[in-house]
Amino acid sequence: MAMPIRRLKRSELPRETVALAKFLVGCMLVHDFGAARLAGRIVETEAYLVGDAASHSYRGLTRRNPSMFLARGHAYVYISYGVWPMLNVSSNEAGVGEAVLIRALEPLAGIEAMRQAAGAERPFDTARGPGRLARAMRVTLSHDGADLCGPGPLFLGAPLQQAGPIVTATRIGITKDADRPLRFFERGNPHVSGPKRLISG
DNA sequence: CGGCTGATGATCT
DNA sequence: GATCATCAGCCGG
Repeated sequence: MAMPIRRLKRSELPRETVALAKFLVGCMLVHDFGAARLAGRIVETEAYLVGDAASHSYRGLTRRNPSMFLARGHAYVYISYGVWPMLNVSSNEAGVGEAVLIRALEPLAGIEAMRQAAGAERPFDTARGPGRLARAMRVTLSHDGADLCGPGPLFLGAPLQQAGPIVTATRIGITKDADRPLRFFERGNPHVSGPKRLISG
């Protein structure tokens, strides 16, 4: 029953940020949390780049963002609106402040535990949007800087099922550089976040 | 269903 | 003091 999930090696991750953001759609995010395994298939990501006014790294290194400058495959976790943890995967080379925000998952293991942790009533809402996703996966600020390609409990896994067509769209919830096509999601997947008019494509 | 609003507190200027 | 990479709840059609 417990489906084996192979850990992704750093060498398997594309070096370029947009390529990584697309690559991660279809990959697994896994958190072995106590006796339980929480896992889901990544269905939506966003890229945050150098020279991108919407990125936390736009003004360089600050107290909260050093994890954005780690080599690709590390967690950058910060608190949004004082409440919600946001999980990103650092990208590019060490010293370059770029990252991929994980915005939505299709839960595949520990589904009910994830739904309860997220406080979601409807199953499709469990990991729909980055705030609920982090709650569902029990990701907290303590994971900031963790190596998602290492031996730890929180890691990236190889796809179990190949991703369908990837739609490119604009990012959600930002005002600066809002028109750049840096959001990626699996077409038609009901776990993708955002208003319906933004998920057809 | 879509659109709007208030809560919320860490971070940055 | 301003700014949020959000969300739940409420309202109208």
